[in-house]
Amino acid sequence: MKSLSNYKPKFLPTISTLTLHSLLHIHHQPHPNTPTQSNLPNTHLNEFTAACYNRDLPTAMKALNFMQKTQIWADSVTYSELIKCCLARGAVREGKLVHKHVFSSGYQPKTFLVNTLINMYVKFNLLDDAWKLFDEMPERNVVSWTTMIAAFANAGMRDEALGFLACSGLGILRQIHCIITKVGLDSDVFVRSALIDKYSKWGEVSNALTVFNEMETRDLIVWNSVIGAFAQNSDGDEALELFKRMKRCGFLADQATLTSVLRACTGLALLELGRQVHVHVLKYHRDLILSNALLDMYCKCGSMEDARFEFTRMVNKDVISWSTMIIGLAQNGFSHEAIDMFEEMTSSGTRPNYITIVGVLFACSHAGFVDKGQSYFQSMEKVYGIKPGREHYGCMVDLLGRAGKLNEAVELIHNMEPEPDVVTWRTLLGACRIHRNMDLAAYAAKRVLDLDPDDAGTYILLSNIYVNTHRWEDAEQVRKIMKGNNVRKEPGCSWIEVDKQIHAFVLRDNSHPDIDEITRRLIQYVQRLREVGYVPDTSFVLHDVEGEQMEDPLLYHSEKLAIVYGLMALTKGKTIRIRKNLRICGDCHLFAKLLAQMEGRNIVIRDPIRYHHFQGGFNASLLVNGLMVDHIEQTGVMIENQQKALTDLSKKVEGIICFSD
DNA sequence: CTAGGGTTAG
Repeated sequence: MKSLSNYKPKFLPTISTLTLHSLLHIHHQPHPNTPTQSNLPNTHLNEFTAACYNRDLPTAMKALNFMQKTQIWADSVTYSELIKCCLARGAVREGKLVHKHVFSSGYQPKTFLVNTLINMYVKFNLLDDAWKLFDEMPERNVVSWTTMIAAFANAGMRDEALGFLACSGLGILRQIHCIITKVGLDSDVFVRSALIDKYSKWGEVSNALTVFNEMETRDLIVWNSVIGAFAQNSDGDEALELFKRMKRCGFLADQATLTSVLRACTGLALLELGRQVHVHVLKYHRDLILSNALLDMYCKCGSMEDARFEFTRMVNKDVISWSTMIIGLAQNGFSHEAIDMFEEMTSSGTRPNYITIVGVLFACSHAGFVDKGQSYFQSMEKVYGIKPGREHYGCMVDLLGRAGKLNEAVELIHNMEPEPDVVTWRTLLGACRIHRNMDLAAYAAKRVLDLDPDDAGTYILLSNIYVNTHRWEDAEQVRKIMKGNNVRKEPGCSWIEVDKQIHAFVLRDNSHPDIDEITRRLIQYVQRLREVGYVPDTSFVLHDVEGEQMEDPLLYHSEKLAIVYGLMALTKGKTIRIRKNLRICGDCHLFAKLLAQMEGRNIVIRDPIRYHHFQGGFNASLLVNGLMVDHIEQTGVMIENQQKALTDLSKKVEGIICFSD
């Protein structure tokens, strides 16, 4: 038997090297020496039974000791109660004693009881023990299998940091799947939903869907598994599609369903749909996970008013509720409030975790709180016992970089304990662009491309930096390399929700039914803005390096089209909310800011990293020159995948969903 | 009455 709980990749057992033949056999012969349970009245047994059902662990263990000596056994259900009690208290030692007892003197516990023990070891993360029990049990049933599938598949996931492990973990899952089919357990709902869930945790959504589609009977949980699979793998469309199917089949959504539906809305920035789901969430208002998902939905849809309201209304808050708010505030540009929230959280006695600190540092980097950020960063390990990870370093690189302390940023990268990755170097590259540091930019870009040679954003960023510093030949060179490597840039795409429909706008795509009117108005708006001093920021013109030069490529950036469409189609006074697949460019940022003021409309644009709030009507005077340097963002950083943009596009005029249950 | 579903970052 190989070790699973201390496994190193090369020791990770594969099913075939283990006892494949024993797995394939389900034995049926009874155990030769199986004493029967005592029917005689016994004080210890009575005491034991009572203690188990009362969850009185010490008394139960004392009684168990006597039963052991007098060779008396209780019935399986009583033991399972005791094991539940051990699980709840994390009592590993006691659990092991129970295990020993039920196997002592040749007593052969029923399959039911062995399953309970296996599950106990799985939950204690003692996979060796779980595996040994499973391997040696004379008869396995569906429950034994379901338990082990979950155990194996989760085991491979514990060390995601080592990328190559991903293969072996997934490989094990595939082998288990194979064996399950051979043994004929694949018609079981439990086994299937475990498989679906495990495949989806490995990102193998299509396998999950296949397993699901092959099922003839489905219950609510298996629907939830598959909806959750897509929601968690950022395919909100498919999740909502499945949700509609589920409702057509007559199932009613429960907490888990709603959580996944909310997560789908979150991913797609569907605020209006999210609000409808909210109505159904009300009856589960005590459900913490669901409330957290609701909070996140409002944050990610850019409606901090709703998020704040829900947050103050929540009676129970955990680390995730607080972290969600901190990150939400930080991403939406409310950096001070995010930090206040963090202070409030710690003084209320909630311990921050890894992710909370990411949010705090993110807030600092956005607001330029260099000292504050550094002090949180330096104290996180001492005060909260959290070792800085890649994400924390990333925030610090951004913080120092934006503040112009590029050398310190580089030094930090060179000395950081986790290996810097693409994101780290790309962050540095972004900072180089802001401060026009050519040499460092070239260095950072090289590191990015070493790690990810297909990163179109980096080529574009690099060529833009060369253009900005008038190094035309170098810019040309980068374009050539990019072309040579056949790297294509993802087309910019923006989405806006109007009347429960999503409208998508893609650069150079004219398929929207109102595109002529939109373009006409866009030109008008640009004209009017120019009259009050708007000057398009041409440093972004060369983004579309491989296309033909249009007369004015900036004019047609997808978010501009979406904003204008929002002005046309949404009722006056309604906030225009847009989601983008790429980072917003400086020119569009300026355009949105000025237009929001001129038209007196609030505009919120969500890009893959941040949310940009533009207030309308506050300030009628336009401060064009000041704005040029304000908050310059860079397009071209590719976060979401290209396929998705195109799929979404094809669905742009399709109705979304109706709630009618 | 032992097994399967939902929340924060990247």
